[in-house]
Amino acid sequence: MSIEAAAPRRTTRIQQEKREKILEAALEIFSANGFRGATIDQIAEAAGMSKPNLLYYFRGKEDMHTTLMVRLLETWLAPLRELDDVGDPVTELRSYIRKKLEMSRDFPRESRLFANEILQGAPRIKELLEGELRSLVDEKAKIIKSWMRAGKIARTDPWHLIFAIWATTQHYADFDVQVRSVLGPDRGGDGRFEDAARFLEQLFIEGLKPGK
Amino acid sequence: MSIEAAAPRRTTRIQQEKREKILEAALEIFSANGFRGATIDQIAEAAGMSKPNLLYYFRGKEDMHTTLMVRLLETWLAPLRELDDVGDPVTELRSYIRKKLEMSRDFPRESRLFANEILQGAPRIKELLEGELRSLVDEKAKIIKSWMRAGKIARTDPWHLIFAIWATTQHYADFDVQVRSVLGPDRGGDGRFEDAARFLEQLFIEGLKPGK
DNA sequence: GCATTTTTTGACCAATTGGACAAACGTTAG
DNA sequence: CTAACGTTTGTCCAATTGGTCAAAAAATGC
Repeated sequence: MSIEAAAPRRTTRIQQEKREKILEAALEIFSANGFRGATIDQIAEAAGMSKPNLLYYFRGKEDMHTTLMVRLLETWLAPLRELDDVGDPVTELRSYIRKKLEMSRDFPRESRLFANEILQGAPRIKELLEGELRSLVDEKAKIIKSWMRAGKIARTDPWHLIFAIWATTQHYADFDVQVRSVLGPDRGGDGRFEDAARFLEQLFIEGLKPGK
Repeated sequence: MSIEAAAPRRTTRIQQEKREKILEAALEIFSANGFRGATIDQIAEAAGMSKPNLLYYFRGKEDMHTTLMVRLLETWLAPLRELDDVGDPVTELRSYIRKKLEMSRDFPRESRLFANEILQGAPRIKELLEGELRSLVDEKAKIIKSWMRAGKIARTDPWHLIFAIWATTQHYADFDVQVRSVLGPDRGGDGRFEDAARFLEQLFIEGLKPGK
């Protein structure tokens, strides 16, 4: 018996693995049903364990969701962070659009989880949006503005440009059912992302060409 | 006692009014919380009546939601229906974009209700999407294609063009919290829709101009 | 004014669901 | 082997919630 206060040591082995497995299951269920629509039982079953067992690793539903949200936001904004003013502006933007579209294709669950949260008014991440996200976007808007001043791309509103890129790319994850319903079985297959990439490139780049 | 079977006659007076009031309340609650997140009690309170009373006018939660959904889809697609090939293509598209953006500004609840449904996989309106919506979009895509053939606008994918217009305009309703958080108190005020309109016009029109 | 029909509500119910708990089970260090 | 600690689960509980029902209250037709 030591005099030190009980230090909660992470058992890194099992604890880390189980937490990971739970988060994976939670992502699946939350993204498909929203926060209120998801039940702990569903998540526990998807993670292959009993509900009390799950609650041994996470304090509760909220805890899982928050953990997921915070982690997600980081990877979600990674492409924007990479937007750099070293390369050619048009190439940079094209690359950003492509990356975002690939994320919609490869991580649709993450996109939907995020969309769900925002739709409900972002009760759990409002501070993050007003703090971290806002300053990041401001920073990148500054870069984009410098490109405009240099005549590399057409003058327009950098913030709304970023919104437009977000909206058009995430649309293919968040509104996937609608996209596929409208395109039909033929055009709505795996090729839809390539079609989208081609279209978006044309839309943004042509629309951003400097001069007339 | 007549021989005729009981004919349910609509009391048009109260019944019509109450149903309308309930639907208005349901729109408010459903759009803010999603289907599963909304409770009948909440809706009843928002409609200023007791739960059993509400259930006197609607068979249940599902009933309200479906009624709302069907009615909404009609008004939601009205602008697209108006897309006509009589006027100037660029003017037509510009007008469509403007109208859609105005709907996001004036009817954000309707937009969010719709987004919520699609996000969850559109369990209640999938057939409508694959039927009515698809054929409407196909029809309009044909018009857009003819504009391209005539050299009036740049050649590109009409379906993805429509998606892009939907995505960018609805973004201002569905992701409103994020938009305002990022823009901040100054730029995120009422003026944001005018800024968005200016930006979107430039993005789409410049990008659609024929030739180089 | 009275009978009939429509509208409203308080009380109630069953199912779902987030979470608590203690007991059982497994693992590991000495 | 055994004590100590980490892990797992069956069982239980209280709150929420969709929906019912019979009876009261209001409106309506004559």
